[in-house]
Order: sequence, then C-alpha cells, then structure tokens
Amino acid sequence: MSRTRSLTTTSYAILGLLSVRSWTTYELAQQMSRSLGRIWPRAESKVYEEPRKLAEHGLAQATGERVGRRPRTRYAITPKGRLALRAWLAEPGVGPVLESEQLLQVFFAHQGSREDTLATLAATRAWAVGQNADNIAVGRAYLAGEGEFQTTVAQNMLVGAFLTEWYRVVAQWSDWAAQIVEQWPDDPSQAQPDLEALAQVVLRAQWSEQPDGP
Amino acid sequence: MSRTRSLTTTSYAILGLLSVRSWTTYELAQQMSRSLGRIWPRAESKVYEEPRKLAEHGLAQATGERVGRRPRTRYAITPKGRLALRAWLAEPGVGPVLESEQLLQVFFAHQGSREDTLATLAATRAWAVGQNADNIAVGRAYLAGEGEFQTTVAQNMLVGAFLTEWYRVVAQWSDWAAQIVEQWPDDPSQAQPDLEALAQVVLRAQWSEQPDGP
DNA sequence: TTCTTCATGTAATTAGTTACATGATTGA
DNA sequence: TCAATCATGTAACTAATTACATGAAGAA
Repeated sequence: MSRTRSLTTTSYAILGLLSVRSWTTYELAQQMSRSLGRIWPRAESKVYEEPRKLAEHGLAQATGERVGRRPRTRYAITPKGRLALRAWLAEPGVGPVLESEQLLQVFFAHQGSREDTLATLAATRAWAVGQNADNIAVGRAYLAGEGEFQTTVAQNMLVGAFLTEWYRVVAQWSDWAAQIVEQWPDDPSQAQPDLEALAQVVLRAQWSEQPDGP
Repeated sequence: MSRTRSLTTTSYAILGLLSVRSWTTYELAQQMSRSLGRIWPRAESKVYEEPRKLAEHGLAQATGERVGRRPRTRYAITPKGRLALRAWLAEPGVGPVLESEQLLQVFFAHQGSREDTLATLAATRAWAVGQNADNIAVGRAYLAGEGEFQTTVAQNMLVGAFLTEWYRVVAQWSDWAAQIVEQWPDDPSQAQPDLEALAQVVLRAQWSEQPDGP
C-alpha cells in the first residue's frame, strides 16, 4: 500500500507551476515563497533542486540561459509532464496537515505563566492578521490583472477563499481564547475550566451531525 | 538570529507530556497519534527516539522496566526538565503551518478534469468530518473523566475548540467550493471566475480592517 | 495451539533546512 | 565607485519517514 511515489508532492507543486508557463529557478523560488508557500511551504534550496529531478524524469526540459557571465536555468513542462500532472490530479491527495508550535504552547500552558499564554495568543493573532494582509495583496494583484495566473483565476480564488477563512478563524479563536485566559489565576495550573465556554465548544462541535449551519 | 536550539519543538512536545506524568514510550506514541498528533504530527519512530535525547540532556530520567523478558523504558521529567519547559513556554513560538496536497490539487485544477476536483473536495470534506468525530470522542472522554489530562482541562479545551473551528471551516469551504465547481464546464481551464463569489471573498477578507465580526 | 493484535524497538533512507558563496544590477 | 540588494546556486547537516523485526498477551 501507498506505493512509494518517485515524485513527491513538492515535485508536483513545481510541475503545476510549470504547467502555466516556463520559469527560471529564481522565479519559481519567488512564487513558492510568495503564494504557493502558503499551502505548501518549502525551503528555497528545495525549489532549486526539484526541477532538476523533474528534468531527469523527462517531465520538464531545462534550457541554459546567461545573464552576463552567470548561467541560469529555465524550465518548461513537457507533454509527458502534463500527463504526469493530470494523473496526480486524479489521485486522492492527503488531507490538510496542521502544525503549530503556538498551539502546543497553549496545550501545555499549565506549566507556564498566564502572561506567557497571553503573549502566545497575541502572537497568533498578529500572525493571522499579517497573513491575511498578504493574502489580500495577492488577491488584489490578481484582480488588477498583474499576477501570473490570469488564466487560472477561477481556481486560485477557491484557494484564496480558503486562506481567508483560515486566517479568520485563527484570529477569532485567539481573541476568544485570550478572553478566557484573562480570567485565569496567576498560576494557570490552578485554572478551572470555564464551563460555560466548554458547553459552547461542545455545541459548536456538533456541526457535522446537524442538518446544517451557516 | 534564530540561534539553533539544541532541542526541537518535537522534544518540547514530549517534554510537555512528561510534565503531566511519567510514560512508557509506547504510551507516548499512542498519545502522539491520538491527541497531540493533531497539532504536532510526528512518526512513531521519532517518538521512540526523542525521549532518549531528553534523557541525554538531563531533562528526563529513563527507568528500565520489564514485561516478561522484554525490556521497556519509562520516562519521567526532571526538575531541570521543568525549567526547560517553562523557558520554552516563554519563547515566541512559530505560527501555524498549513500543508495541504488537496489544496494544491485545487490550485492546479485547470489541468485536470472537473470530476477530479469534485472528488478532491469530497475527500476534503470527508476528512474534516472524520477528524471532527475523533475530536468529539476525545472531548467526551475528558468530560467523562477518563482522559489523562484531568488536571489540565482548562488548557486542553482551548485547543479542542481550535480544532473544532478548524474542521468546521474546512468542511464549510469544501461545500462552498464544490457548489462553484459544479458550475464549471467539463474542461476546468475554460472556467470563468464566479464574479459574485469573488466579490464575497474579497468582502470577507476585510475582517481584520473592520471594527469587528462575530 | 495457533492467530491476531498489542507492544517495543532498530535500520536505512530521504526530504528538507540552514548556512554559505558569489555574480549582477542599481542607485547614492 | 561603493554599498546594498537581487539573483543563482552548492554543501553540510539533521529531522523525519518508511520499512522491518520480533516478543507478549489474549482470543478462537
């Protein structure tokens, strides 16, 4: 089961970009850190390395260019590459993976001070606000017709919408949690669970069993 | 900058668990895959390896036990370990990291078929519903007084609430996106952006600039 | 008594990160 | 003409994953 793929999801991310147009490695790196990185974050050096792998597999073609005396490489997708991309799009992808050091710190808040936790929550909120601002900027660029992906706005907006909602719940949750933590005593390990809030959480968790919800 | 920590966040995750009580490695692995794994997913083998590192640093103490002829190891936190944990809780953690192959597939949906995308969205929704069910089960166990963390319910419920909201937006977004994708022509690359929906997205994205929002 | 599942690890491999290096370009 | 920043990579390292191996306990 889960036959080891010769390409990683990161490979397909790059291949997907190549399906839109040809890119130099630097441009790919930019794009990853600016927009794609929000849903598939990878280090720059990876982005420099992956396209080479694609070329080895015949999914992309590398062309040497020259800027002054410096060489640079431009990659373009091949027909075989398009087929591989199509095949990947038909596969079941893995669900969202969430990783949060801050959430971990909240989980173990009983071992720290109340101020620690409030600071963490403030940082979380600030992060969400910042990300949202970036997201809006990217969106505006699309609408203004500047972005690369003019041909793919219909798809990109779905992802943009996802991010909007994501940043919003993070910020809302931070506010809500901070309100509760404010009530804690100085030593959080003595904090009593807020029963009213707890009941609310339980209620909200029922969404998937209810006939619906806005 | 970003002075290389000798411990990783994964180390602190384990250390945090040890701050509650002592655990055998198997129990730690269970806990990671059941509950902590939702905010800090790691492979089992890591969980077997990390506590050893903690012991080397003097933050945990290993005790050899025996089950029949098989050895097993139980770990307990040391005073030095508690200090290290406290110090980490006071540090600024990194914001949530999101990684989603499915979202990537939606982003590049223009290269696949409409059915591919609908299938991906259905999978995303199913994932969220499944995770939510698990989350509820974990919550119920706490409330029934079964869980480990009776002393830390006040903290855990904050994280539980976060997850509830997270799964809910994922499911809601999947439904919303599927409705839009239904309208696409057979070849998604010909899809026109749904302008009404786009305007809505832009509006909702303004939350951080508005005075508020529910 | 055998099979299955629970329990406890190790080994091999790889994906990914951090750090470094250096040429090109621009503007002060 | 110098400094800063943009552009283009490589090298070294490490965190993490996949795969494997096997003992113990309980069910059939």
